[in-house]
Amino acid sequence: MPAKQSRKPLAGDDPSDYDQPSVTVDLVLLTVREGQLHVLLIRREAKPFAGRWALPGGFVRIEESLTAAVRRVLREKARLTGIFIEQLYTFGAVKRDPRTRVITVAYYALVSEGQLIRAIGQSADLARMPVHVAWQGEAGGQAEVRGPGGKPVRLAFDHKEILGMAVKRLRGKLDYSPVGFELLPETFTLRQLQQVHEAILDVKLNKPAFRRRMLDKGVLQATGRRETGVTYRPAELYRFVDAAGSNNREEN
Amino acid sequence: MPAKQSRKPLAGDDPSDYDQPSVTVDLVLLTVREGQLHVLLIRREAKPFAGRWALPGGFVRIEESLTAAVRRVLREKARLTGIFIEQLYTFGAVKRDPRTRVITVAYYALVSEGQLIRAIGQSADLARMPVHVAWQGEAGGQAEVRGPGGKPVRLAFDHKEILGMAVKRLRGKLDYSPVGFELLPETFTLRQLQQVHEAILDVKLNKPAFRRRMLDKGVLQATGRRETGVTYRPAELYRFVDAAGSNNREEN
DNA sequence: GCAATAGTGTCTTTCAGACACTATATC
DNA sequence: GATATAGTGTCTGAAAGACACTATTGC
Repeated sequence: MPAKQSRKPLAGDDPSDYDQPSVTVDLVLLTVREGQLHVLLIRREAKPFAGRWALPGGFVRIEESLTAAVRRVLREKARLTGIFIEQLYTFGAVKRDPRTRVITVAYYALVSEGQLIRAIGQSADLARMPVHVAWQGEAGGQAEVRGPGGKPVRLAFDHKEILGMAVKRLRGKLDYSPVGFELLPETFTLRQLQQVHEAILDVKLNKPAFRRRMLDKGVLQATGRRETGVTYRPAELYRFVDAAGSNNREEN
Repeated sequence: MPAKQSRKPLAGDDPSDYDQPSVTVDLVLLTVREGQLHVLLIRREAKPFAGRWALPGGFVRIEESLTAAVRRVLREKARLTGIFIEQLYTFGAVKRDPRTRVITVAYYALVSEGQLIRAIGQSADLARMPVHVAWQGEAGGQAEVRGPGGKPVRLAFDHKEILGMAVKRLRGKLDYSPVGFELLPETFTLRQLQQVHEAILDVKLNKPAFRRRMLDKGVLQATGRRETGVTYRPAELYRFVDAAGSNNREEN
C-alpha cells in the first residue's frame, strides 16, 4: 500500500481529502507497412520493467489537458506533430503499475509509414514492430508483437492489453469513419487503401466491391495524377477530402 | 492555478515529482420510459454548482479500481448493484472543474425502468429526466434534458457533453452488441425491444425487418409465456441469452 | 507482343423496407 | 363479432461477393 503522498485522510467531497492516484497518458502509434500493422515502441531505461519495450507515455501535468499531454509525449519522444490522435480507453487497475497507483489514459495515433520511419530516425531506443491481433480463438483479442528476429516481444505493464484494444478499436471504426486515410500519405492509390484495410482487418477484400464502396462515399478526390516508378499500368492517385463533418473539439 | 497540493517541483519520470490532477468517476445512468430515454440526475448540495442537477459521481480512492469506484457510487447514491456498466470516455479539460484540476472517467450504466424507479425511491435529490440528442443540425450531438415542467435543465460542469456522448455511444453500439437488452426487464416482448431501439435511435423501425434481425441473431429465447394485462392479443415473452461471448474482464 | 496490374460490366446472393395478410387475445 | 395488436409471407430494391472481361503501362 504505497502511502507516500499522504494527506489528511478525512471523508468528504473535496479532492484533497484523499490520497490521489497519479495520471499518465500512453500512446499507441500505429502504421501499416508491407501489408501489416506496426506499432512504435520505446525501450524503458528506468525501473520498473527496465529494458523492456513499452508504449511511449508520460505523466499528465497539472495545467495540461489530456490531448496536450499526448501531443507533448509525441513531440518529445518521437518528434511528431500535427498527426491524428484519438482517445482509446482509460486503464485503472490498482496493481497495473508496481510502484504506486497509476491510472493511464490511452490514446492511439495513426501515421503513414514514411512519417514513422522519420520519427524513429537513428534512435536505438525506438522501434517499429509488427502487431498481430487474432479475431478469436485461444488468443482472441490478444495483441502479439514480434521483434527483429521474429520472436515474440513482451511489453511492459499492461501495454499488451492496451495495444490489443487499439487494434480492435481501429477495426471497429474502419468501416464508418475515415481513420483509414490517416495511415496513408497525402495522395494514394485505391490499391494502397485496400491494402491498409486488409492489414487492419486481417482479411482479403473483393476489389470491385471495395472500389465501389470507397468511391460511393464521396470523400475521395481524383488528383488526375498517377503513381510513378511501377513497371505496370500506373494507378490513379486520390486525395481524401473531409465530407464537411470535421467535429474535432480537441480540448480534453 | 490551484497549487494547494504542492510537492517538490522536480523534473523526472517519477509520479511524485509533479502536482497530480484529481481523478473522479461520473456515471450516466440511462433507462427507457414511455418510448423516451431518461437519465438519472442528482441535485448538488455543495459548491461549485450548488443546486444544479448533475451526473452522480465521486473521487477514485487510492486502492480502488475505476469500476470499483463506479460501483461504489452506484451503491451509495442510487442503492443499485449488479447492473451493466461500461466505460464511456475520459474528460480532462483543464478548467472543467473550477476548484482544481479534476480528470473524470465517465461510465454509462443501463437499467430497466422499474430498477430506476426503485433507485430513486422517495429521494428529493434524485430525479429521472428525459434526454433528447439530435442527430445533426444546429444542436448536432448536444444533449437536451427537460425537467418536470418540460423546460430545459442546465447541468453542472461539462455533464451535458458527457451525457451527449453517452447517448451517441449507445446508438453506435445498439446494432452490433446486446446493450439494448440491459434496458429491459428479465423477460420482454419483441415490441418492447423495438420500442427501446426506437427510443435510442430516435427513428421508427420496420416491424417485420426488426423481428427477423433480432430472431436471426440467435440470442433470444422464447419463454413460452405471454404478457398479461393487455386487452388485445398478448405477445410472446422472450429472454436474452448471451451467445457465449461474455468477455467481461472488469478490473479497470 | 508479353507481363502485370488498373479498372469495369454484370450476375448472383443477401438482406432490409414495405405492405398486406392471417392469427388470437379481450370485451 | 368488434377491436387491437401479434406475427408472417412475399415483393422489391440496394449493396456486397464473385468472376470475367477490357485497358494501359513498361519492357
